Amino acid sequence: MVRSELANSGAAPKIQRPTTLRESVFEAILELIVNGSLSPGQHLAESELADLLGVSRQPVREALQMLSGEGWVDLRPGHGAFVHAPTVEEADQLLAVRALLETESARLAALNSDAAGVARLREVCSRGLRALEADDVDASVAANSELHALVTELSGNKVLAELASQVSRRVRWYHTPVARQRGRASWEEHALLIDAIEARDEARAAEIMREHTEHTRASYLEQRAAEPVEPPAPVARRRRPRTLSAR
Amino acid sequence: MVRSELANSGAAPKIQRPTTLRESVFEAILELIVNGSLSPGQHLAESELADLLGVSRQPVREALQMLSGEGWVDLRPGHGAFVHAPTVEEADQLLAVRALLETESARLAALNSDAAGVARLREVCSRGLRALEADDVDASVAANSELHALVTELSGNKVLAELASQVSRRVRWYHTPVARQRGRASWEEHALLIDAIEARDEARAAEIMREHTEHTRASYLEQRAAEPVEPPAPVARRRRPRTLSAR
DNA sequence: AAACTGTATACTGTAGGCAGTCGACAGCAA
DNA sequence: TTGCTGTCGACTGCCTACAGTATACAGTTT
Repeated sequence: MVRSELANSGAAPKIQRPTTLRESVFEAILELIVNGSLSPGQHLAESELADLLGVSRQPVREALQMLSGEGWVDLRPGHGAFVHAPTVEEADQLLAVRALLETESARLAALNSDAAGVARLREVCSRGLRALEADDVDASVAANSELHALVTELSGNKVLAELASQVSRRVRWYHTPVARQRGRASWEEHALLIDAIEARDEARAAEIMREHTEHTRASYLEQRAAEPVEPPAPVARRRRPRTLSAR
Repeated sequence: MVRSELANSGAAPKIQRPTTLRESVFEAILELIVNGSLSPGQHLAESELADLLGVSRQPVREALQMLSGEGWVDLRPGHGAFVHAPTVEEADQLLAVRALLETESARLAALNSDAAGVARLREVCSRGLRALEADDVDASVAANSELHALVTELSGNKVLAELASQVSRRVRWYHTPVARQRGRASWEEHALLIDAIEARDEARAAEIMREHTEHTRASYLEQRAAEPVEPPAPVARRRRPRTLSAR
């Protein structure tokens, strides 16, 4: 029974539904945080953000709570939101958790992935290598995230993938400012990882991923040791300046 | 330099700060979900909950968003909140993630814990056994959660502990309705685990915890297979009934 | 009779506003 | 001068209100 001709016209463009304001605000503030316009420890006044983004306080509040849920800002009741200031210890712990999640993802991916999945992995990998050779850091970093996300997806465990994705985003934020992308070595490890997944060698895939993420962790700690800045974060609610310094 | 005599009077009772309304509402709704007053798939109208709890819609909205962040409800933009209806597959994946997180926690706990930590573990363990022998299911379940939480805490990795705690809460919700507490065997495994932690045997601690959590997972799947209910959840926003049926 | 269209209704998303509370500064006392 | 206390300003938490939108039902057309 054909209810409607429209149903057959395939190609569902899924028109751009005007997403909720709180989500747009969420993205906007997140962008301000990761690109450094808002520095760690800084107090985020709802009304300032609302003015800045041209919306009312309500969507800003809701966005801030979403950000708090993912660990980007700290919400002190009665005091408002502060950009989360990660300690070295916390960053290290986060990197450890990431290593754990991604190692398991790699193991499961080796068990579950098929030829199509491996092909997608190879595609991203070669894209990353090209970006590396073109000295396109942004593209290289993006490909790196994409590859890791793909591995978690291929693990077949959606819960695991979701968790890993959240953790990775935070890791990226903590990590990028101090450590440059590790470059070629990193992509060679990726290639080995894909080989292991293709060969269905779960133990090897897990081992490679563990070493890979531990390398990243080590390089982070190294960078941190060399540059033990850790600015004490002049928190405190300032009074006078009314404008939100975009630095 | 003694600034104030008060500072020396020890014993800081930390008076009960009136927590924010959104947190109370969060707890209240969560309670309604876990105790089954709100069934999976059910639509949660903000105004109904607001009336029910005697607050305005604002704190309810914020609570619902917190719940969504932890996976308790699904938030469909423009449609409102629905109690999350876990599939068997998702529950299994969640149990797998829990096994992963707790295994690592046990390993780290074996590396890091001290005598005081082990003593606390033993205390909770004996409490659990007593509850078991007194047939006090609630107390036994509570002690079980407490023990696992303690292990994650002793791992020394706060990020890991936080994640594990979230995952555990959801597991408990999925799990309790179908599977009875595994009882004595479970507590014997706990005792072995504590021995391994005390002996600083990270490999053994990890292995015991893995088996322990996998047992739980297996018993879950067994129960599910025996009772493949999976109610199709008559979702849909109903119109007529104005009252929030407490089932 | 079946399908489409119009209308009513309830609910969400957003805005604006008010009261309570926290922090900072200035004035006062020791 | 040093420490305490009162006042002021700003911001958060919450409430109320309004506009937009999705759904169900009824009416209409073929």
